Amino acid sequence: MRADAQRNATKLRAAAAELFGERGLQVSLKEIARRAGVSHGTLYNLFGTREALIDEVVADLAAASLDEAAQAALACADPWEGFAGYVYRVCELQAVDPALGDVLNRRFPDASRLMSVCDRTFAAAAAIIDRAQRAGALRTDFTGEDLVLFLASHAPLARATATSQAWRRSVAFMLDGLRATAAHPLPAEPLPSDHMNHVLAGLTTTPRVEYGPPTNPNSTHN
Amino acid sequence: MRADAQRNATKLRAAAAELFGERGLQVSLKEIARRAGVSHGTLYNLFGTREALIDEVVADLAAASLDEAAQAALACADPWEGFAGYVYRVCELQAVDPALGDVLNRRFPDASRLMSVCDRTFAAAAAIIDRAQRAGALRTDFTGEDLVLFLASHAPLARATATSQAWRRSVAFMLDGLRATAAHPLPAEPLPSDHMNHVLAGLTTTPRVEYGPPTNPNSTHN
DNA sequence: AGAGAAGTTGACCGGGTAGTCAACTTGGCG
DNA sequence: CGCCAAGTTGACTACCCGGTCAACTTCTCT
Repeated sequence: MRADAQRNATKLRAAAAELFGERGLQVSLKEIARRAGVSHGTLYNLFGTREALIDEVVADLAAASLDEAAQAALACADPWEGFAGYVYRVCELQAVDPALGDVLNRRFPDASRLMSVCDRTFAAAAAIIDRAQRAGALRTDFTGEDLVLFLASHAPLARATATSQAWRRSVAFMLDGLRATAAHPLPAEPLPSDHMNHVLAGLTTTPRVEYGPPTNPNSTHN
Repeated sequence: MRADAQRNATKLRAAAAELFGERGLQVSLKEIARRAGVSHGTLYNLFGTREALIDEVVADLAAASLDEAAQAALACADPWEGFAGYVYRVCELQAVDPALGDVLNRRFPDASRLMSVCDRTFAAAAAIIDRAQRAGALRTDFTGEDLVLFLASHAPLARATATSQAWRRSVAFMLDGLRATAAHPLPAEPLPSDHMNHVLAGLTTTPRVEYGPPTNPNSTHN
């Protein structure tokens, strides 16, 4: 890669990081190019697709935040405090950084590094849940899928109430309902994990006729 | 109004009701006109703005559903069951009818009848909450604003999991946390009610630079 | 320095949205 | 039955979006 291309890629990554952090992962690619001060053609030339750009820009940051949160949760002496703190921490990340909110809400199947971050996070969450359940603190009918759905549906609220922190109340209510001592029988089965992707996709996008990419016949990329 | 105009208005109302119910209140006006089999110019001529159309088409239906739910809640002998049933019922309405979900999420300040439905619903919810709190069943630190935020942020989940009804679990967890017996101290103050509109606006729309209508210099309407 | 490869650019395509308005059609009254 | 106001139409403006590519510039190697 030529030196000027390298420079442009850096500028684009920086602009993307800024805009993703300000407005989420759905910002227009042309706007990213505009902010970076290069033509949008260059963006397409260097990254090919939005997902490739997201993967390069967001994956590491997301991994760092989420892994650290999981780490802290498991390191916590009290399994319930670990679990509760984890939920608060993740919601806080979503409130502060729209990009991170989108990582857990939207699906980016072609962003392989990001997807592995998601998988790792899901596994960590399962471990945190399991630990709290074994300690008898967390109700045993709560599943990892329930947590993912809660976090995903809660992200927009966290973002919208970031300054007032009103989202903390909502999390607190939910957590009070998740203690083993508060448990009452549940009215429905957990979401089958193979439905998760479909549901998450439907959470953020308004489904048109079915669900498919908007009209992307072929791409040169790279 | 001439007979043919009357007929077209009826067709447009019907088409709007269909599409609002299928895909929510943000469907393109041209698409509504297309389904009604008239030119979009006619839609603008007869209704002027999207909000006017929404107000005519959705207000009554929303009022009927929401009032009936509130009615049933207050008629319930057990105040807690009334409250819990109300939450389930409203979420069910949101799951089944995207238009109704949008009524509680989005803001339509120019749809006066709809706004009055919202006001009435909020008042009814406050009464339902109050009754359950006086009975000692619902925790006293739960406010009407908390309920509105919960319902608003929960609507997309309800819609996305309408078939599996997985949203019922999420509601159940929350309700278990709302019982007076489950209450633990809250980590944040309730959202000031004058912030509600701003927060609700931010919940569904991705804020650009500030918050304002997208570029609507002037309109002839009616 | 020169030439060829690598990279950049912005006009352009096809699609979408909201909204306007001159030219046309039609309902319905006298 | 004829006329005219009322109503309808679709081309038009002005914006977005993602994506492509021929023509141009610039880097870098010999």
